[in-house]
Amino acid sequence: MSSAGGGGDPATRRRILDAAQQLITGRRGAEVTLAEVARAARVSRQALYLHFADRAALFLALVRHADAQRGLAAAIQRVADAPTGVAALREAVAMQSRMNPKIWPLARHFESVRRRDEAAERSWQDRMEGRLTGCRMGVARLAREGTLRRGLTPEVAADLLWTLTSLRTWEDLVLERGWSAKQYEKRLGDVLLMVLTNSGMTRAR
Amino acid sequence: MSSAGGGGDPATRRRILDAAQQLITGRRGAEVTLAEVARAARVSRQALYLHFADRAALFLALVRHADAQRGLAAAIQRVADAPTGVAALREAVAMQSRMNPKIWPLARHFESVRRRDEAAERSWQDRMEGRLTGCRMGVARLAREGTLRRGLTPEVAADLLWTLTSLRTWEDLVLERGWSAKQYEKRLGDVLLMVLTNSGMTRAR
DNA sequence: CAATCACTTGACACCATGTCAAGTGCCGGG
DNA sequence: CCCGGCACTTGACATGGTGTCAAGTGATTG
Repeated sequence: MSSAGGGGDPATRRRILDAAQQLITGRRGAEVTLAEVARAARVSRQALYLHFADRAALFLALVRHADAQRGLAAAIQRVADAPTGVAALREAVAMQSRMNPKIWPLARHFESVRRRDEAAERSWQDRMEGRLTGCRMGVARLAREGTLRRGLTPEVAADLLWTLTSLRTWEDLVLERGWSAKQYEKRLGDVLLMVLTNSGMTRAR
Repeated sequence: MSSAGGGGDPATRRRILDAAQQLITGRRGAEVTLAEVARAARVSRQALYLHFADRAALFLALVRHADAQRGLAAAIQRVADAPTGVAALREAVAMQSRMNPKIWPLARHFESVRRRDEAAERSWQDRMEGRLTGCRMGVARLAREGTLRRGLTPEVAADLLWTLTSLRTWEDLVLERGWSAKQYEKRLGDVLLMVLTNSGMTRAR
C-alpha cells in the first residue's frame, strides 16, 4: 500500500537525494539508515515515505539522480564522438576513471539491496544491459574500422570489454591496489588495445 | 562477552557449517537468517552462539570450512607444480573455474557483511593478500623464465593477473554473461597470455 | 474561509540479532 | 550409585531498523 512514491515537493525530493548521496559518499559504502538520511536532509523520517515507496526505491532513485547529475549521457556521447574506435576505447576508460569514484559508493550500497528487492534487481539489470549495449557498439565500430583483433568474435569482445571496464575492475585496481586515475587509464587502456585490437600498442599519450 | 566461540561439540559445529553452506548455496547468494541455519542444522538458534561469537564469525568459519573441504591448498599446489609459468597460468584459470561455483555464494554473503564487521574485513583482506601473493609468485616465475611481456613491471603484472582471475571477473563472465566453464578457461587463458606474456598466441597481423 | 498539500509528531507492529536464565539429558569419575 | 559438568534446549527479553498509521500544523490557494 502507501503512496507509490510519486507525491511530495520535487525540491524536497532533491534535497533528500543530495543529502543521501553526500552521506553515503562520506562513508565509503558503509551502512546508512533512513533515519540518518532524514536527519541529514533535515526532514522527518516519515517524509521519506512521501517521496519513495521504500528503502530500495530511494537508493534506486539515488543512482539515477547521480547519473543525471554527473552528466552520464554527455560522457557517453563523448565516447561515441571519438574520432576512431581505438580512441573511443581510451575515452571510455577515461570516463570510467572520472565517474566511478562518485558512483561507487552508491553502487556498493545497491549491491547489498538488489538480492532482496525485485525492483532494484531489475533496475540493476537495466543498467548492465545499457553498458553492455555500449560495449557492443564500441566493438562493432572496431570491426567496421578493421581494427578488431582477428579470431575474436564481436560477442566475446563485447563481453571482455564490458568486464574490463566494469566498476568492479576499477574498484579492484584503483581502490584495492591503489592505482592512480592516470595509471588506471594508461594501463587498462593498453590492456584493452592488446586484447581487443590487432593494432597492439599504439604508442599513445 | 559470551563464549568467544570455542565451545561446543566439533561434530555439531560441522553440522551447522554444512547446513549453512547448503542453505546458502541453494539460494544463489540471497539472505539467510540464523534461525534458518539453526533449523536446517536441526539445532536451536541459541546453539549457534555456543559455537560462533556472532553472525560474522559463523560466515567467516564457513569460508574456511569450504576452502578446506574443497582442497584449496592442493589446488594451489597443483598450480605451483605446473611445468612452466605459462602452463601455471592456464592451471590457475582452470582452478578458478572449478572452485568458484562453490565459493561464490559464500563470498557473496561475505561481501555484505565485511563492511559492518571488523573481523570479517580483516579476514577478507587476508584472503586477498594470499591470492595476490600467489599472483606475484606466478609473475616472478614468468620473469624468471623470460616470458613476462616487455614493458610490464612485475607489480603491475601481478595486479592485472589478480584482477583478471578474481572471483568477480569470473562472476561477470560466467554468471552474468553466461560463458561456460570451458569458454571461461580458454578465453580468459588467452587474454592472460596476451596481456602478461610476450609469447602471445596470436602474433597475427 | 475552507480545502488541500506537504510535512511533522508520536505512536505501533514486525523481524533479525544478540543476551540471559533456567532448565533437560547424558556421560564419566568418585 | 550419584554427582558434576557438558552440550544443548526453552522461553523470555532488549535493541535497532523498517514500514505503517492516525492525528496533527502551517502555508498556499480557490
